[in-house]
Amino acid sequence: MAERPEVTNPPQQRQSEDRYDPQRIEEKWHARWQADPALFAAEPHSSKRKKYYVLEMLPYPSGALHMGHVRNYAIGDALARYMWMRGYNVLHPMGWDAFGLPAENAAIKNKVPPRKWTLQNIEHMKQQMKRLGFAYDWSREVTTCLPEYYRWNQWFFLKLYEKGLAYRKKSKVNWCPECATVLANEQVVGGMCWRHEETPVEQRELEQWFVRTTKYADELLRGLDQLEAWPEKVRTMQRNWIGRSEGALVDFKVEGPSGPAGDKITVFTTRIDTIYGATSIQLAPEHPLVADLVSADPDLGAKIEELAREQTRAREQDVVEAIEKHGVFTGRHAINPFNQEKVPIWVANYILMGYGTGAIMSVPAHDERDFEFAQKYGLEVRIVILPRRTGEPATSGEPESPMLPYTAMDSLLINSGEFSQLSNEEAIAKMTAFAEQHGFGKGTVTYRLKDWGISRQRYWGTPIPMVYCEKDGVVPVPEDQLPVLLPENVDITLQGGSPLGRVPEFVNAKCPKCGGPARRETDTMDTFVDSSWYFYRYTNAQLNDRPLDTATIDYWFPIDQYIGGVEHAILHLIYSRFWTRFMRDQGMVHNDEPATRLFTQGMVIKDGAKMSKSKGNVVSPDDMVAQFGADSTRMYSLFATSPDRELDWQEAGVEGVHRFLGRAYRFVMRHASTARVSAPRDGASPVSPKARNIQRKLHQTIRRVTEDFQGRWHFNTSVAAIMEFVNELYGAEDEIATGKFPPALLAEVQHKLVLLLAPFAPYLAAELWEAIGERDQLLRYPWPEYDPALAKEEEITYAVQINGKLRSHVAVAAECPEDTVRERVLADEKVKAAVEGKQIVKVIVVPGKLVNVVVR
RNA sequence: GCCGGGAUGGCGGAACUGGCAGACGCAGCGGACUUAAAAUCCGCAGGGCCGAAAGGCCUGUGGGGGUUCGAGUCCCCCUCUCGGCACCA
Repeated sequence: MAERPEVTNPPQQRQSEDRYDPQRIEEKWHARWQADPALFAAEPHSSKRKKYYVLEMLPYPSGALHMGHVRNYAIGDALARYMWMRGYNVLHPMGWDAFGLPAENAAIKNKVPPRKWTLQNIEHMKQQMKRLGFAYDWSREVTTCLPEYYRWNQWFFLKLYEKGLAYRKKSKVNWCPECATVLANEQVVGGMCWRHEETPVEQRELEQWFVRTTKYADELLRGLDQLEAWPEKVRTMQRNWIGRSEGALVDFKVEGPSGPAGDKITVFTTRIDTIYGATSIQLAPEHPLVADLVSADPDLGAKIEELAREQTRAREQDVVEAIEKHGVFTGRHAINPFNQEKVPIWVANYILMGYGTGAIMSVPAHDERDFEFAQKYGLEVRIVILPRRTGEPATSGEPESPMLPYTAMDSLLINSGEFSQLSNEEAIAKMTAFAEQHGFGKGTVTYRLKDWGISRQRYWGTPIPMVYCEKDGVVPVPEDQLPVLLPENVDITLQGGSPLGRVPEFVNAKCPKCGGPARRETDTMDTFVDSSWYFYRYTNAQLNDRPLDTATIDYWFPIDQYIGGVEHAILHLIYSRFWTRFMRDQGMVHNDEPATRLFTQGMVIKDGAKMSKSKGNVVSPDDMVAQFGADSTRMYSLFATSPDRELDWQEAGVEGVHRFLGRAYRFVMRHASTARVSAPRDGASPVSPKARNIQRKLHQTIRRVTEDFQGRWHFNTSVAAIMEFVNELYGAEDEIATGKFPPALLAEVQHKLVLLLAPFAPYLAAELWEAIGERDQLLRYPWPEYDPALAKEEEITYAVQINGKLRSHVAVAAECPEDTVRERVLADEKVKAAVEGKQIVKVIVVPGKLVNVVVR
């Protein structure tokens, strides 16, 4: 660094140096940063630098940022700035998840078109983000409600359709009467709508578009094992959601006359080894065979309808507890193919049509639910497995009567024909093979994960690019006719049916095949489609002939660090992982997963409750910025606790950070002229013990902050470390004032302090950087290195314990060998007094820390 | 019920692989500066007991046991709390 001529401050500026005035500083730099959009822009993918892609989940433009956003972005921004200073080519983009129902609700309430409402909100929130000083590359901004973006949703949809991964199906779907639209399974929470916690979801039969997420079920599951840098919690949640279970399908022949639904019942079981204990078949009330079986008896039909209603009610209960089990005997029987035994066929309210085949074999002795049911209705309980006693030959020993139901897998089969005496694992394998050989069953894998229903009967979303022709049926809109534009000036109500259906100009279309009259699809896509691939678009947001460029993506992907709320652990993150795999199989990308590292930050709460308008405990970021400045607001959100934990917002805490930034500001400003004239020399030899302390503390602080970035991300301790350092600097003011303190060291301290502050308090750092005479871009300036030798203590104070109780302290030179430490400790007056007349059993020396003298 | 977090001063939280519990900040108390206040700067501070003080002793990380020279940290049992899942055969 070259020496710089001293610049004398004009008097009016001098006055402002005493007081830390965030408004003045932040407005000044805000204006400068706005004038230079290239400042936070990523270099093109031809860059020779190593890339780093840090991404925060894009917000829904609801109107204004809340503290949860601020926290999320403060974490990402600190990381982005740190990585810039580490020399990486950083991609740090931002965008808007701009389609969705709130815009329609606002339209109804305030008579503002959704588009206008959304774009206004975006404008406002973007200004908030800029005012908070987040360093985004706005040239890559993505807004999902604009045709430039959503046309590619349509394009992807056509590709999915082409590959058979998008299909249309009439099915029972989740319907929220409040939203007046269909919901995906992932959007139903405990039987309630995810947006209306009070509103039970109804089941409706509708023609819907589905995306075949189940095609990748197994890969999505296995992929989780590789995602070691994802929170275990998220991985577990996804595993449970995908819900893979291995088992077998077994056909039971129905005795007597058969109807249109066939003459057999296929059950799914994970415990084929217990099939000799099956004493009934249980069907879901909605099972297709039920109608056939009970057609003769209207009484039965009514009872079964009641069972179906009980299931629906159970789903609607908000205290989610299993309902009481009920069932009805159909009067019919089926044949167990293993032992040719006749078993009664029942219909029960605890059997779900949506899982497996909607039919089970009931084995009361070895299944909790079947046991409970059998007890109630007096069905036979037959034991076919027994606990295997350790060390005992499999064949001997009298059968110990197990506690029923006995479900463990550590047992042996009995009463199971040729399979008796096998272990569970062996039996499952052999019996599955047996069923396959004889053509009445096979091994199979079942998932809880269902295909993704993406049709929404709403206006404000991506139109599904399909038309229905009387002659040609379902016809996709050709690629070159995209986008299918979302019409404006649409009458939006929440009274049933897609609003687009009421726009004749939209609905009436020409069939792309025959040119004849056709009707357009009037449903729109679930907005989770938009967010399933937006992060790819950032790499090349301006492309207008393709959704993305593979070579660019190869450079930037996978995302190095993705940061967002845990509430997206299932929906968004499973869909994104699915989408990535689809794209990979089309050769569009070469990565399997979208993001290598995921971080889920904790919620922001206030007074022990989640911030919400209804509770009236919302703290507005704007108010905080106006009172304390953006730097203090951001830094507090990092300082209050570690980023993964819940954050209890305390305004006094923001004030405390504000005070600290003032201290840092005043220290640097007070000695800015020294920094400007003295070339800082790294590792300049200090002349006083105090100066040496400062130097050591400087290097220790750099180490602590750097390690927090590299490791645990406990930025609360990083900030604490910088605070300690500044406190230490105030302790050296006397020497600085008297000129005892080496100016070169002071200059070094000031430079590095500013660099350490840069990721957390970017405005203040920029101001101070300029004040100490630097003109280089702070963000491109290398992050300070620490010197372990300079960070090292010369003298160590050992804690001395007698029998584990702290009794004294003994200071020795750091290099002091263990034996000498021991001698010095035993020579200590307090130690001598404490061991007086006792026998020293042993002396434990923990190098650098503590000595424990054990006496008797 | 199952899975996963968490419980540390008046408050938010530190203590990373077992090694001085309470870093840092807030609130509090005392002092300096000031005509005064604010701001700022300096200092004290887990609780209890003894002492004029220096200091000393006891006690303390949700509860109960254990391992260890030594436990907030490891093991067993329990309580409370926050999330997620929940008749998935």
